[in-house]
Parts: sequence; structure tokens; C-alpha cells
Amino acid sequence: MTVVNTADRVAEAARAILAAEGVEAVTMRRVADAAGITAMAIYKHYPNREALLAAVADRAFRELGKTWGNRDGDWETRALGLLDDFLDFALGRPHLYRFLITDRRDQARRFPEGFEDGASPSFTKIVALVEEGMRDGLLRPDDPLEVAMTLTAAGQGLVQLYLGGRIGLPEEEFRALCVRATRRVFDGVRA
Amino acid sequence: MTVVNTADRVAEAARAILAAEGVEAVTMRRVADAAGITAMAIYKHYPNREALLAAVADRAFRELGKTWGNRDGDWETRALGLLDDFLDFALGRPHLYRFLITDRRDQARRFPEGFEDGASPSFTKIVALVEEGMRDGLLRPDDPLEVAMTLTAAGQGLVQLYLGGRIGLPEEEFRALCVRATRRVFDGVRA
DNA sequence: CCCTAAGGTGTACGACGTATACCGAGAAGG
DNA sequence: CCTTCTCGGTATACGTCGTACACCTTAGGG
Repeated sequence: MTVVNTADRVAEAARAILAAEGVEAVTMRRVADAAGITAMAIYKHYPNREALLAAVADRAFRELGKTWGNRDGDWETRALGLLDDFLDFALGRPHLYRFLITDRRDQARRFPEGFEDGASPSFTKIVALVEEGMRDGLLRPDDPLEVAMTLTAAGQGLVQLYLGGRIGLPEEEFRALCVRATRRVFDGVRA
Repeated sequence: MTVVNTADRVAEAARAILAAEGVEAVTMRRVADAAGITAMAIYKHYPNREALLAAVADRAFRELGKTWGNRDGDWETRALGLLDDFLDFALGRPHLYRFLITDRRDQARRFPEGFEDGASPSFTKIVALVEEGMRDGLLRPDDPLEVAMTLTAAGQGLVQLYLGGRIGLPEEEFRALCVRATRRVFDGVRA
């Protein structure tokens, strides 16, 4: 991600602060300082703070899609690998995760339309895996989109609880809990 | 919930604004106006805004526990009734839901210690139902706490996606989706 | 050579959380 | 009965936030 122009430099500065300290730490003045300009200069590139944050979300999402789910192995290995990638992100960059996944964003992709055509790179990979599982007889025939959604929702719910401080487990144990929970859900959709 | 003293009146005013417009709308000045005092007078009752919000969370949680899961019928009816109650709250008072469930709160109850003794009224009901299901042979023997957690996580994940604007379905269809998802998870833990 | 537009600065405004100083009423104690 | 505390309230002010507005500088095109 080479930074070329000011708009990118600003977005990158915002992303860094966000990842380190959370959305509420992303103030126009701090971002401006980090980018080497004045706060008001940001408005030459983004109409307001919200738009800046949206731009940050965009590039974070794009970056994310590239690093997810590039594993080999049998079906179950790849499935749990996807969960692992997800947890790596959620637990490794919790502020970014909260911002991207938990916070409301109005023009976010929507289920089911926005997903059917593979618009969401990460979710599409899960859907593809589910479809493969059904084709190969590992999973019971069902609506792949809904099954994929059920699977991801379980993981996201667990992470939400964990990041919300409701699960007092060390990270490794929490990850193991996620794997067990996911297996249970798999059991529910297995052939 | 009769309001007697100023502290309660303040908390109730804060709760009303929160339920109507979300946490960020809960400013000290607005709460004070609604309670008929000055902003600074709030500090005679709560050390700061965070403490006020914590008090709001407390009473909302307590109120919630009373209205949840008072249904009769067979096991599945009660189980889906609990889901229904949960969705009633999450979809009926989304701001309150986000505040209580999604937002980070430091002295929140924790899994597993905080739940084992039945400290959380709503979650305890789910655990009890799961335990009953296992005793009666409806569910496969397993850790009831973890199974209950898997179940709730799936529901919370779905709601998180819905409230985050990621699921472009009308409420009724979303509720049906939740039921189908929950059934799939049930299938995974059934005997 | 001037005009324009793009990208930058400085200042200012209203809203926020809250520190601080002050005040009046009633209880307590001599 | 008068003094003195304490409790719950007010008024004012400070630093920070997002951002409106006026202004400046500079590169490039007619």
C-alpha cells in the first residue's frame, strides 16, 4: 500500500490511529498532524469525518479480502482455517474489527443481494466452501447463503462477546471455544 | 418503576434519551434538562457520564430479566419463545440493545465464572433450558454452558448483522431467518 | 500576463464533558 | 436561638471536538 497523494496519506494516518486506539481516538486534528497538514486541509479531500472513516473502512476491507482463506487441505482444514483467519483479524486488530464489523455503516453490503454476486470477498469464500461441501455430500443440501450466514454469525457473536469483555478466557482458550462452537454448528448442517 | 429521588429521575431521563436516539445522544446537558436540573447537578449523583450510563445499563438489565422467557409449552416452544423474546428486545429497542449487548462495558459479567451461579437472569434461562434438554434426552450430552453460549452467540451475531444494516430483509423475514438459523444450530447439538 | 482552481492555513463558533467556586435550606449542636 | 455543617443545587469557565468561513499560495492555461 504505497502512499502517493495527500488523500491517501490522510486515510492511512486515520487507519493507523484507528487500529491503535479505536474510532473515538480518530480526531481530525490528530489525523491532520499525523499526515503533516492542518485539520481543515482534510476537508479538501473528504467532506467530513464520516466520509474519511468510510474511506478507511473501504481500504481496510479491500486489504482484508486479500489475506483471507488462502489455505490448502481437505474441506475441514480449510473451513477451520477460515475461522482461524477471522479470529486472527478480530483478536489481532480488535479496534479495526469493531469498526468494520460491529459499527453501523449505512452503505454496507447487504444480505442477500449484495452477497450473491460475490461482492464481499471474505464472505464469498465461506459461501464457496459451503457450496463445495454440499456438492461433495459433506453437508446436507440447503440454502448455501443462509448456511454460510449461520456459520459466520456464530463466530461473530462469540467474538462480540469476547471483545465486549463478557468472556473471561485467555485468547488461546477462547479460540478453542470458537472451534468447538463452530464444530457444533457444522454438526447441525452436516449430511 | 416509580421514580422517587433525583438520582433515579436522572437515570430514567438518560434511559429515555438512550432508548430513543442512542448513546451518543445522551449528553449531560440534555439529560439535565429532561430531569429539570443543571448539567452540573448530575455530578452530585454520578461521578461522571460513564457512571451514569452504567447505572442506566444496570436498571435496563434488571428490567429485562423480568420480562424474558415466561412461556409455557414443550421444550421447542419455550426455546423458540426465548429467541422471540430476545428478538423482541433487540429489534424493538435497537439503541438500548446495542448499548447493553454490543458496547464494551468493563465490569460486565463474564463467562464462565459470572454465569455459572446464575448471575445473569436472561442467560441463565437459556442454560436451564439446555440442561433440561440434555436431561430429557432431547440434546446430546455436552457442556450446557458452552452449548447455551453457542446458541446465543448465533442469535447475537445475526442481530449484529441486522442492526449493522448488513441484512436487507424486512423484520418479519429476518425473524424467520433467525428461527431457521437457530434450528440448524439445534440440529447440531441434538441427540 | 492575468485568471482560475486546487490545496493549503488561521480563526472562530457552538456543543461537548467537567473543574471550580459559589449559594441556600435545613439539620445539628452549643 | 444562633452558629455551623452538609447536601443538592447553580453559574461560569476551560479545553477539546467537528467544521464554517475567509483568506493565501502556486501551478498551469487562455
